Amino acid sequence: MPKIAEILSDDYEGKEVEIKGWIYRTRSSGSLVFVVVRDSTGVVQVTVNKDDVPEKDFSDAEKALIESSVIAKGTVAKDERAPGGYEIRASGFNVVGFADKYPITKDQSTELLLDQRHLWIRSRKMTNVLKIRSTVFGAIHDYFRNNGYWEVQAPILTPSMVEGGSTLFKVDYYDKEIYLAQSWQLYAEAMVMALEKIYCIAPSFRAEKFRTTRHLTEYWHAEMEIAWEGMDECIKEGEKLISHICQTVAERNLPELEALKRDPEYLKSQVPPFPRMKYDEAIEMLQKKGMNVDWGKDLRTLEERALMGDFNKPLIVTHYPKEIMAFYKPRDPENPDVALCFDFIAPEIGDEIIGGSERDADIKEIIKSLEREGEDISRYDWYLDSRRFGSVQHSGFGMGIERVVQWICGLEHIRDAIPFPRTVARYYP
RNA sequence: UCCGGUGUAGCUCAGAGGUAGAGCGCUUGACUGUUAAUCAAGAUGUCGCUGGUUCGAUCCCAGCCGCCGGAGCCA
Repeated sequence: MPKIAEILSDDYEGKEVEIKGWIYRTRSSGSLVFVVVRDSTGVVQVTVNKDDVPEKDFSDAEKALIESSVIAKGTVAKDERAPGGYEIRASGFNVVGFADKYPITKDQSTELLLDQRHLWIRSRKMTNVLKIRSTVFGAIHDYFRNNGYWEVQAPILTPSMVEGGSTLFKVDYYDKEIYLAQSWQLYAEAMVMALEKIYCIAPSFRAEKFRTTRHLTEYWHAEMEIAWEGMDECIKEGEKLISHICQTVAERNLPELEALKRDPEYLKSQVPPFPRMKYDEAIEMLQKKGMNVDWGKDLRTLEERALMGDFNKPLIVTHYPKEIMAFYKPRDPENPDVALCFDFIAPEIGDEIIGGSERDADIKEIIKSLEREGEDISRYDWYLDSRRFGSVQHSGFGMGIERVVQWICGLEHIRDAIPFPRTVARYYP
């Protein structure tokens, strides 16, 4: 049996069809009931005429509220009065499951939609986004698998940190305190010595207390690590990955992009090289714009957005000050004040979608940095072995998948890029 | 954590020191072309919580809590 999207064409005009779906809108007008039915592909109007269906079918059609599940049989007719231009004139209308009064109505608040998230994911907006999200995940796998990477997983329950202790979720592990992973990176640095080119898609957890339109406490992280390569090669991989994702979505999600009012040409234009600047240049540029920024501090959201200016591709900022960077980012041999690291800042949302670096090969530097951050070195001993047993140059990056989906879909808030968002204030449903 | 806003019917909101309102939704009825229709009738409340002022507080005051937006941090 055809899905609803297929029915909306001349091919089916005059044909008998059966559709399965859920009531999207319903109106009754005497002995005629108009039921708009949705399935995962679209919506179509079904007209139920009292004279054309069994009596029970008609009274059920009159009674059934929004989101009742139904199976309708009938003939497809072209009719300008129907939304979408086609409708099904019912010969049978079977209500599979009567719905309670639907809590989501015309008047909606953000909070209501979040409380009713399990129902709101049925909405057109959410299903469009979720379809694009699915393409994005698939495109990430395609890219890495087609380019010689092995997919390999790291534990979620971990004894050590990557990005700082205050942002760790603590877990009671048989009366011992361990943490939810913030990144697979430390394990990746061990595994890359075995498999050389690796990647992973996994959830990462950050217990940051920040409420913004671009933070989740649980988000999906696509990470890669390559041996024998430095920062430049890593950046190129990031550009190619982003480009591949955009091309794939532009190819496969035209109806969804249209519904979200996103131009596929914009996605197609996302091809390497992306604009690049060093942190030094960024600071200079910001100062010229009259912003009060000093060398040595991380760029804030405000500044990242100011930098984006008129760029319509991600902006790559490199060589941030070493002092403010995580312990595994190495000093630039040509300028010891800065690290061999980079961020991709997305246009429009003006926010980091990729962060990466070369990894420090100097075990003494790593230990020094960890000590400065007040870490217990013994918890990192296994990690330091990657430097003790045949260390080689290696690099990697992490991409926040929801931020990419947010950018591609043009979403105001990152929480709509994931079906059940977890933020500081929300863990239900 | 800081700054700003907000909390009243199922939902979106208005309201005033004297025991509560609209629209939508829901129920009932009418309607054979509706477009989250229209018309008529009906049901629906811990006015966020605690305390204070007052003859009387949902309204004024204090504290607390929830939520929303922004900032810091980061992907």
